Amino acid sequence: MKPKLTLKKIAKELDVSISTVSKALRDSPEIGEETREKIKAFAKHYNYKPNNIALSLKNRKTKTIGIIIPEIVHHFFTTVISGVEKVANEMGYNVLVCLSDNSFDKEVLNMEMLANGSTDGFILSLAKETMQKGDYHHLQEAINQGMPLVLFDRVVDSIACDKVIIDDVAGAKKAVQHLLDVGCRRIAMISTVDYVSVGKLRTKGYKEALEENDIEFDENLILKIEEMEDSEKEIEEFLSNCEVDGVFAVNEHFAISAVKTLQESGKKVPQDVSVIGFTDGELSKRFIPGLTTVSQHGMRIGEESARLLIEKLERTPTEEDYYKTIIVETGLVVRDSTKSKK
Amino acid sequence: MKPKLTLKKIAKELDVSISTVSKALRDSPEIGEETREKIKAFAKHYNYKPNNIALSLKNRKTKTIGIIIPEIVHHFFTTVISGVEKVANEMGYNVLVCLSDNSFDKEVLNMEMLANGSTDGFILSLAKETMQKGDYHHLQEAINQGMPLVLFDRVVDSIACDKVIIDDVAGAKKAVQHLLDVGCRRIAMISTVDYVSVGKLRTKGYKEALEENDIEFDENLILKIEEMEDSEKEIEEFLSNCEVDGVFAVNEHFAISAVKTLQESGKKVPQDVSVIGFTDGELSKRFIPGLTTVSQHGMRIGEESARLLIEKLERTPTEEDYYKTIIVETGLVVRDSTKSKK
DNA sequence: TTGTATGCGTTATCAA
DNA sequence: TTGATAACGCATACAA
Repeated sequence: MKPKLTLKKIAKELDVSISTVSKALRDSPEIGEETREKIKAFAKHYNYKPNNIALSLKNRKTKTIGIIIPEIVHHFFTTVISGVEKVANEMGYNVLVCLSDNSFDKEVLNMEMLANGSTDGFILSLAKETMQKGDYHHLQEAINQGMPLVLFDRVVDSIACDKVIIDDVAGAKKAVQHLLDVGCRRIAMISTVDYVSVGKLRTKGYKEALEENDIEFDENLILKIEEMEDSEKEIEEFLSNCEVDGVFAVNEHFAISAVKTLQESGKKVPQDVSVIGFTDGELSKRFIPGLTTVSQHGMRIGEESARLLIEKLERTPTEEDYYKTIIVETGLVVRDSTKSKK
Repeated sequence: MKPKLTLKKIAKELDVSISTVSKALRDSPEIGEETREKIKAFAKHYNYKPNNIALSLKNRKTKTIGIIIPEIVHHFFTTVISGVEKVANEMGYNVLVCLSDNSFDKEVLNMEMLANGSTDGFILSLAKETMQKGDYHHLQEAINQGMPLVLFDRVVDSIACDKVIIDDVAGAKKAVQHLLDVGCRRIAMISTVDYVSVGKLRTKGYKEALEENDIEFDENLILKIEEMEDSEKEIEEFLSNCEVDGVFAVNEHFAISAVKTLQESGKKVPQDVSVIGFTDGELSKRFIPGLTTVSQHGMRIGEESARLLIEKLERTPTEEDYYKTIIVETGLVVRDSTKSKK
């Protein structure tokens, strides 16, 4: 086992000083042509690479960004990681991934862990529990310490920072409007609990769409699910107790459970009931019938988040501080789970 | 914005030396009760946390482990990340995630990036291109530099390091045996190209199962897919050109494409053709019909990998070097896509 | 009981 | 043109 080459070792080997080696490798004109070439040749031959940690300490920059996501079952979040990773790597950054498991404590712990020098900034989607508690001191603290923060998907208004979201209200409206367009009149919604920002917003969009089409809103047609775990059973119970011709679900898992339940109870999708989901993932794509969804472009969200964060990181500190909210367009991917009933 | 607290600042504030502060915070008996308490109280009040980077430089340990995976579309890999992350966090480690996108160059680049001090060791599943080229110098280099390496899933014999795999041959055999048990006689296999270790091994298992049941092996019943991209079309063409009553696919995507194609051509699954997949992910679980699969326990693979790596990292260097290969048991999850034809 | 000096690997400043 | 020195934040052997 040969330990890593350092400036010191090169210096010793070539019988020059450390600073000479450092300068030569950075092509400083201070160093004479001959010595410079000699040093560079040596370094190249033995494949010298500067130590990132030392650089981090010196520059007070780690060139890594931390991303904390609530859960990994949702394909959406993994595509966001993918987008972040892509942009980050292009810009010479590494990506530290942490999972909060939707737990407030784990989220705080993760942030503390990374805030002590491991990362230059954060990209984060809030844990369910955090939104429920409404306790965001850890976010504010990071910002106060000069660590930029980008929130995506599950964000909160009260924190001033960059944000990347989709227009959840408009997306939901689009979904419900589509159901109305294909002839649905009694449309159920399967949502998450209200304290999750996206759940609330999508519910708003649902209501607005109904309103605009002069359809009465019925509280009983909304199911709010707390835990992914029990979702299947809850959906089954819910749907067996209400007569509907359309279902709007806030994620693919719920949508698929809905289809399953409906089929098992003898209804046909889309002939009897149309079902639309949110977040266009593998599940929607591969499912039979192919699931009509509002596409959420996780990849793009990740890319935008990373760009935003890196921009802030590389900005000269004198520039004025202001925050952007980027809204990534949603699309409507029509597949086989919704169909005109005429 | 208040910059981070350092030992230096505390020392200055309390008018003691840096080392006194350092020792006091580490509960050294060298320091007098009174000063110690004073310093600790101060540190606690202002929430002092040592700088990870400085610690890394000092200890020549980063307490982070790097994981490089080939692609993130497969739910399997994300569950592995999840498992790694879990164990790592429990042991006080961070996780750096990189994607190789199945590209040899990106894999090498990622490793070089992380090897310069960013990580203490690697957990890695080989890129397709890497296996095709058979060029593993970057792995050997990392090992030579004293960075432990754990390979999982897509591994290679010629590199001496810890490995976490499943018994692919046995898993495949199990799958095919199940198809035989439910009465299938002409069983197609949808695999990956041979240079991907798991593709080769699972093909072996397929053959062995047939042999043991005195069924003739037919080369034409095997489809080898190179790119995920074109898989759907290839599978469609393949299945429309051969009459089978069972299909064994090496991942869920292929399995689902098979079901889709079969159904579109008027065949019923499982009544006419039984289909079994590999890797028990969301797709298999949620699909209709529920997909029978060989379960691969990505979470466990991740956990074992992390444990193995950390064990090596924390071992005293004098201990003898030896490598383990952990084989994680596969299971058979029977759902609705396979059914007895009696 | 406390403080000084040194080093981890770099780079930047300044002196030779 | 080159080299010595200090600094980034921390820990520790050793000196006071």
